[in-house]
Amino acid sequence: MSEPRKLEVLRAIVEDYVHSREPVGSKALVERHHLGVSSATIRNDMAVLEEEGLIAAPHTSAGRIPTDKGYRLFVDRISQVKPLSAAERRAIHSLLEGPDDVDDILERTVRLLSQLTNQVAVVQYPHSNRALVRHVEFVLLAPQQVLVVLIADTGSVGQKVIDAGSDVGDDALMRLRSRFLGSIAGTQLALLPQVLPSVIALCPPELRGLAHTLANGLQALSDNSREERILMAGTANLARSNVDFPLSIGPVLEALEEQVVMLRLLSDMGDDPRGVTVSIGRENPYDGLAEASVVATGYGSGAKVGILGPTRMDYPTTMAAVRAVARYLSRILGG
Amino acid sequence: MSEPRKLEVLRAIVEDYVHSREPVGSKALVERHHLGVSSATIRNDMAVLEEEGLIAAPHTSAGRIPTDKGYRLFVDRISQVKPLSAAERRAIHSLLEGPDDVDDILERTVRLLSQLTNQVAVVQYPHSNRALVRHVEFVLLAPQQVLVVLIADTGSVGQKVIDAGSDVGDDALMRLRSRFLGSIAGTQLALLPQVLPSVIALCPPELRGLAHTLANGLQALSDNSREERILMAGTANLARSNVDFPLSIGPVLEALEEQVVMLRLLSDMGDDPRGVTVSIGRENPYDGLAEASVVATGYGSGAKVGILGPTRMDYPTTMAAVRAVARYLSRILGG
DNA sequence: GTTAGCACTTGGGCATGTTGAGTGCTAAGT
DNA sequence: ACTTAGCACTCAACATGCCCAAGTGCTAAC
Repeated sequence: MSEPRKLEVLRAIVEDYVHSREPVGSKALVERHHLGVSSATIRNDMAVLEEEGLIAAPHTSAGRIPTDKGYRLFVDRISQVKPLSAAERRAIHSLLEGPDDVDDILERTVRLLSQLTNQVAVVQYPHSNRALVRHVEFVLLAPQQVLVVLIADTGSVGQKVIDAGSDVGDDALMRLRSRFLGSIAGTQLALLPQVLPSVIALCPPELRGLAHTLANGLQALSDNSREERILMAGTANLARSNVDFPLSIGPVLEALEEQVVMLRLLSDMGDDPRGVTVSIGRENPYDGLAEASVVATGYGSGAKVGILGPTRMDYPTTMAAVRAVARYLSRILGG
Repeated sequence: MSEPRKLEVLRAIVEDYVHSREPVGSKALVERHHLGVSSATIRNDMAVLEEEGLIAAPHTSAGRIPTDKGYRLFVDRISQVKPLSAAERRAIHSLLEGPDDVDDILERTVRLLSQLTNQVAVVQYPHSNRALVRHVEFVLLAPQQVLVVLIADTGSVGQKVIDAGSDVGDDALMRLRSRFLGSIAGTQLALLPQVLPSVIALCPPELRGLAHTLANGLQALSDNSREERILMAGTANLARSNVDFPLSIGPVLEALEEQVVMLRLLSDMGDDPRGVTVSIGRENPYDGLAEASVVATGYGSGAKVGILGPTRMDYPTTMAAVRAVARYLSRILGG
């Protein structure tokens, strides 16, 4: 039995199964794909593939379906990226239009990606390490509560309420505000940890406690506020793609609601925008996603975009869409 | 046949059906509830109820289930609010702790409500009409793009990117910023439409165009940015509560994703925090929610909280939870 | 107005039979 | 050493028929 044909058979099985959602048998295979051999030969090949754990039969006398391992081999070695259709290219292009908000762009992106792939799309807020501090604002909400706002020149705004521990004077806050502003305006967000201590040190002793608290807030904002958030769209696709198919969507919805889970999932994946990363079925660290796959990649400076869907998905097309969208995102938001 | 007993029968049917998820028959009814009559009498009553369209039989020889109209009568006239359990009270109370962000509070609220009711919880961002302008910031992102930030003393931060139409100078922006800040700091957000024009009028002619654009942005932020957003949690409950039950969750997920739909839905409902409003099945204006009910009420100054679930839900308990949560929200965020 | 009794309806469960897709194996062909 | 035709075998899915339990509506008596 020839190695290339074996792979060809696996490919055919994956493609047919993805398309029909039904176990695929030897006879149907030879009919739909013109491999130059008979069904009996295919059966032999299939037996080997099954032995290697690449495909499995739901019951004795049914066709085969790919295993996680089978899909893995498929995406790693067999599949080749399908080019996007003209309409799809156009849809992505229109993202470029309208010089809007980061939020706006991300929202439209995630929506588009979910429509393109018919899956649940997820996007992480972009890392803005290179962003510069544009403005800092402290707002007294209650005697012991301060709202800290950090505005970057990229247009991202972070906010956080801080508990000061003791009563705060409005004038003290004003003074600290101009001090902080004077020292860190124009600084890279990423450099805040190095700069902030010296700002505190320069404060008059009676303000130092408060300054410290505020600085902590700013720092938390700088590395925290945004890139720890995700946006998603297309959860309804879960229900649609699994009509008459028992991927229990409950656990998946749970996972999607847990931002922490999704963030870990995404950050565990590669971020090379040229090649997308795929995590298949039980490869996922989260149990609820045992029957789901994640296709994701990085954009900009390391944040992730991707989709989540059933393991039985059209990987080539999906990967192409994710990659294309990531590229455009990188371009719009500037690497 | 006595009117009170008829209602009693309807109540029993609703309660049993909600509990068992199965059509309930006359015999089971007399056993579980000690109505002092025989099953035959109940049958007669049921026939009348069916004639009135309050209950229906899925097929000839099955028990009855409540219709939308039946549920309606139930919530309007029969049901009495169940008190919350001690544990539930405690859970809600703990919301009071931690003097946190509005975002934080809402997020925790919606999560809590979804756990309390085992449904999808939805909360609208609070109306902040009484809030005062605390700070205004204009940030130049690109030659023609300005980020407008509006900070209220309540801790809410609004932001929006504006297309200026022509190149904007950094210094012009600075001058406008202090002008705006000087004129509207401390003003109620709700009064901005009246105040802003005079600010523009006072600007030097060469800045008036830009000032106008910026004012538009501010105004959009003031009535737009927040209260048009909703937060939700517990979508996974949809899947759980409908295991072995055919409420097609696809359309429901779609509705939930369309913020516009949800906002209309919520704003169509009453906002008296003392009594919650219920919209049952086909009463909902959106087709996808024909098998769903919404239980909601207002909090604070008119924003809504509520839940969405299958028409077959435990209305008394759910209504109690929604009402309690709304009250606490009102208290925390201040009328 | 209530109730017992009864004939009637009907979905669900179960046992049984049938079908067809699909397999694995063997033996023959290249 | 592969490939292939042929064949016996397996098994889910479907169909059929049967019975049962739950439930109804009606009638006649209380």
